[in-house]
Amino acid sequence: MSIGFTGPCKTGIRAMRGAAGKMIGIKRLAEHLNVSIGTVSRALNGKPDVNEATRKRVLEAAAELGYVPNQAGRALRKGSTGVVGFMMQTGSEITGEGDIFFMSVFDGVQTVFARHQLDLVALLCSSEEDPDAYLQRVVARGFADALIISATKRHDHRIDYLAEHGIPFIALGRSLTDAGQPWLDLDFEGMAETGVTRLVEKGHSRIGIFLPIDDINLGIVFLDSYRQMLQRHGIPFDPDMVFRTHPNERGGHQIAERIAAMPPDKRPTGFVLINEKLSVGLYAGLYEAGLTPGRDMAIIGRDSTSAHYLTPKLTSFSLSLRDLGITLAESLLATMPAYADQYPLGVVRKIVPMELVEGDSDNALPL
Amino acid sequence: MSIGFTGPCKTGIRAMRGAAGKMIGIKRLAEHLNVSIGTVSRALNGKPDVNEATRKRVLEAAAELGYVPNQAGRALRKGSTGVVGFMMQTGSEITGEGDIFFMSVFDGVQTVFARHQLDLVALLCSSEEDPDAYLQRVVARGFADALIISATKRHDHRIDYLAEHGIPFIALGRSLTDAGQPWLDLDFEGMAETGVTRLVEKGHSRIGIFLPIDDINLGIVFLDSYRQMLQRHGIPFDPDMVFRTHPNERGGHQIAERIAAMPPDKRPTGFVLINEKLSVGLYAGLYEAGLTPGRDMAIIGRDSTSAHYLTPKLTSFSLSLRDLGITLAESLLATMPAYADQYPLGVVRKIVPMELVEGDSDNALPL
DNA sequence: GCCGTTTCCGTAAACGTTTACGAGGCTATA
DNA sequence: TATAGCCTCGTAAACGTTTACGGAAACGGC
Repeated sequence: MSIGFTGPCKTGIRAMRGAAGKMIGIKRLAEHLNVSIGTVSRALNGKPDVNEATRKRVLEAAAELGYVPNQAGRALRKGSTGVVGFMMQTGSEITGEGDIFFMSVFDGVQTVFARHQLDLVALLCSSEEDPDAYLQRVVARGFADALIISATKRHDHRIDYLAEHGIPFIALGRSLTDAGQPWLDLDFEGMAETGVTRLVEKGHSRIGIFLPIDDINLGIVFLDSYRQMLQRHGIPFDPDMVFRTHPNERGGHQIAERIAAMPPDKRPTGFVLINEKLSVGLYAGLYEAGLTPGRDMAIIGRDSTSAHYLTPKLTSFSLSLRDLGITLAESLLATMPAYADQYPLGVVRKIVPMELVEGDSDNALPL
Repeated sequence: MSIGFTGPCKTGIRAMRGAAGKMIGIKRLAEHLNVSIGTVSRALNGKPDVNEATRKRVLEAAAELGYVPNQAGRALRKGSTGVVGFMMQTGSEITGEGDIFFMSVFDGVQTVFARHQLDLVALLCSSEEDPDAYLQRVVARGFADALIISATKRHDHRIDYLAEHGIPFIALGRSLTDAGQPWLDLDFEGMAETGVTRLVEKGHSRIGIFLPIDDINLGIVFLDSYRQMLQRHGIPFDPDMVFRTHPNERGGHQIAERIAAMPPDKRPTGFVLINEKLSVGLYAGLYEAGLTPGRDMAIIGRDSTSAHYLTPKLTSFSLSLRDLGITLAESLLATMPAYADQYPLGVVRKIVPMELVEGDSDNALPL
């Protein structure tokens, strides 16, 4: 581009190290200290074969001059980036998980990673790009050492790919593609058991549930458990009690509309909602249809920031998302040989329990 | 660690290129084609001095063998990463911006970046880490070529740092630290003008607003415009109408509690809420206090997924977050000389208008 | 005072890419 | 045919870091 200029094009951040001359590399740091770059590197990286006095000198100079190792150089040489990617798809209403959800999980992950100088970045896959292709691109480029994937589909090619290539990863959510890979998931079985039983004991027999319309693996195990619980309580399974939609507010609203359109004696009288956003839309839809949650319909949902402010108070399953993030991080590190000394090596496949917080939304009596 | 093993430690993704041998580099690609690596690189990067026949051969082989350029090597040599970071703080209830908010903005940014082979990652600053220090670390390490920062504080050191070091960036949100830097912000002045005028015309004179308790630069200009509008309508400014809290659901709830504790003739009779989450908590709090939004209190808020399902329907200011992301990306590229041919170079400082969507929440009449 | 050991540090190669430079072959013109 | 110019490609350096290796100095034991 620029005429008469030799060497790599310097724009953006590179300019800091180059023309602007602000940023300092290990080389300048070394000649400032009158030692070799090898010594500086060893001193900074805590290698044993360096005099404590010089190490101190190096560390002080590094701090003073604001030296920070260059990511590209380090990654190129070490073959690892020190970065873990959390893949998520942007613009996606389909995942149904909100950002407070992720932000809280992230925070938990970070607290663990901070102890190991690991950085967490969110790898944002555009809604216009194929997630599988995106993942492969990101992995091949060497963006991260390890990955956390969420919104797992029923058959998730990402899992195949990561397992096949030996990339450390953990999935937030189970998948049928699972052949011994690590995952963490919420206790949907427990939700079904506790939720359905609770409603049955209140006399309900027409208990509605939600099922995702997309291929994401949310609700498969829930459906199974739901059917088992019905069977245990001697209630026949009724396909009309299963509502397929997107797991978000709009989906909840649609469910309400569909319910309102059913003859009253065919409607579900209770609901166990697997997802945290559905209840918000369901409440609104019911009110619009002249039905009152907690009076005309018993609802058990999932806790979330916005669900927390529903009226009547939602009876919901709750868990600490921050703790979920911590467990997630620890489980991921357990798959990485480099951390075997601190996190016993092994494949973690854990179901995270949830706690039922009683509200007033499930007080409705069956017709 | 491993005894008798020379060369860099191979774990994680590096193992793919090394021991596992799955991943192919430019070297193997070159010897597979019987040409030099220089030619391969030129062919792939669309340089002119390469025979079209060989270029075709190279591209085909690259596609067939699944060659993807290594991020570290490329970044090291080019001095640019091809990555733009969107910095955000995890676990933060304080930013007040919700999930769908960012995911939608991200999606808009991506659509622009996709045209330029730019990748967007979210740089997640832990709530336990100082944002300024995090930013400097991330910049110095060379994580990204450019940055988008949000949740700008009133005096935001990040802006100083980025400007001082010549890093391309754009801020989502204004800041007083602003000395000619690019930013995008929502039209809070317009909100105040339209919102306050609307309530005044309905006869309200005690109009409440929210102000953030933290140092984030949300609401400063709003407060100014609010006071100007009061003055224009001949209404004296009443400090008791300004409610300081966190800009989230809980904050809205607290506002409701404070309102309920006020003597009825001192309460605000209308509210213009700058933030999208406040209304959710405010609604809930008002209901709990026996007050009905839209009947006992006129409310104008900001649109969001969850606010969309409030009853009565929230009269709100709305905008396309995806478009906001697109504008954000284009404005950022306009600050980068490398894209001067496509996005005319210049500092963009733009106020994004919002549209008032009428609901029923502002129908309440003043006492 | 010699030798073995330890401690510390400098040297240089390597990671995967991009790119300036130059060399060779070809075409075209004189 | 010689020369100038273009097209194509190979060579090698460079980016910033880590690390294996070897060497120098210091030290202790005989």
